[in-house]
Amino acid sequence: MSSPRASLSGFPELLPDQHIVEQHVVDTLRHTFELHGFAGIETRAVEPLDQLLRKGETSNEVYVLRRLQAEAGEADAGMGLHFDLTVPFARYVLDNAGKLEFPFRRYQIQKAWRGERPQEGRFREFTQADIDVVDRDELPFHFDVEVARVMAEGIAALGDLLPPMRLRVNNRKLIEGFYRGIGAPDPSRVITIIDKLDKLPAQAVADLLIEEGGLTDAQAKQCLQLAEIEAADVGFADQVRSLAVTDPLLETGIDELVSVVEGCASVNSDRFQVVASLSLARGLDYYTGTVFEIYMDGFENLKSVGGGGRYDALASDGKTSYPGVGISFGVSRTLLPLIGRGLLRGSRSVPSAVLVALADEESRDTSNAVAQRLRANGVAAEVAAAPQRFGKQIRYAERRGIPFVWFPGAEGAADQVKDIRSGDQVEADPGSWTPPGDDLRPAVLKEDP
RNA sequence: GUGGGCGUAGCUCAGUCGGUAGAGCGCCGCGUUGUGGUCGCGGAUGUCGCGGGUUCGAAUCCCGUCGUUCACCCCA
Repeated sequence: MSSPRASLSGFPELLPDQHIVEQHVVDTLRHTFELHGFAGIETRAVEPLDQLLRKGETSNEVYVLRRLQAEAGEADAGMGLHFDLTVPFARYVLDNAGKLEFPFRRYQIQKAWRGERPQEGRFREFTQADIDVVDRDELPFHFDVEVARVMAEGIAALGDLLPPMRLRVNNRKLIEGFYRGIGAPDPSRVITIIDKLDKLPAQAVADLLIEEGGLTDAQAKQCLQLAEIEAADVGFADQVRSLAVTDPLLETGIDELVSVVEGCASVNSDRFQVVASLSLARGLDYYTGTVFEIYMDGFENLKSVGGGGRYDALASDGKTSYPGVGISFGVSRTLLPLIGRGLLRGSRSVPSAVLVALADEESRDTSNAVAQRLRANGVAAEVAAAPQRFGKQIRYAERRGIPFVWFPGAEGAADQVKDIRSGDQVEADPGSWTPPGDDLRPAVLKEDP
């Protein structure tokens, strides 16, 4: 099967047997989110530009809405397509604060748009799956653990369809407290510089820390030592403390990060691992505590395929603030590279499990009746388009991946159903026959690289 | 948004020095008209991404554009 196609750069479109993969993943995530009591919502595609651009989000390329019949020189509508689901959600919470029950747990699986240059795994239109919890005034910390666990379960529920994933976790309080503790003049500046560690060599980052971060050689070295710490268990805490920096915020951050790592311990497996990663910073400035990023083994070139964190001040009406914590999974970013490389595809291009053969046009009613009886039992069935030779009707099914062909019995003979993969053909009654469970619906097939 | 590579049949690709387009797979037909796949025989693959330019002549050279991909940037 071919790569995802796009007649417009960055706006991918899938073929039916590719779309099945995305549908399956979305359905699985939704099921897990709902098992955990998250309520589904959908927000409008459009937000006022001042909402989208606040918080210094100027770096995001926003698509702006404009009427086709606008007068020349007329200003745009002041609205743009949302570029993520977190900012619209914060707005939604403020708009509906009087009607929502807090803490409010929601999932949201929707398209988002960014006007950036496309690349593999990076699109102008893409689907994200977000879960967030918000509360009024205060949000208990255990929700930081919960959102990580729920997303981990959702991904784990996909079995081995996706490559192994790593959830890297850090804490803004920890690193800010550390930088403050060593006497850094501008801790937040240090965060943005440290964030470059994955593309610049350590020495270059150290130079930046000294030149732009205003640190001494010794301070820069301490920052790099902190950033090197990575552990799949709470052992990272001792490593941080061995650096002998003291600061109350640092201690809070260590405690919080320990809680997340401990709380997620039971979701660890060979396919999903939670790792404390002290170099993780994330570019967005609204995160105030826990920060997450999801990485997919073997696809490090994609950078993170998901991310999120705790934001204590994203939504506020002036009197009340609505702190939240959430995590987002990049459905398009993850799946389209896998689909495009042929690693994932649907087992068939149509939902039909059965093609009911058509002997001649006069017996179309008979074949239709068979299909209706199958459908009544939940078996997806279609009737052959034309009364071609049965060999061609079988081929019609084979092309689409339909596993069974049904032959209505002629002149009182019993009906027969043929498994076209094995060639086995047996008598069957359309009122009671069902295919093996695996064949009832299209499945997602995984091919090893 | 900046810079580089690539774009030929449904797919993977070849195409020499500029001389008017090929292979494999797949597809269609027939052998076999109510049972596909194997095999045999036959057939069609096409705006050489698109537009313009140079030339007697362009898939080939030049420019632009669109798509794609990589690196920046940024992030899902």
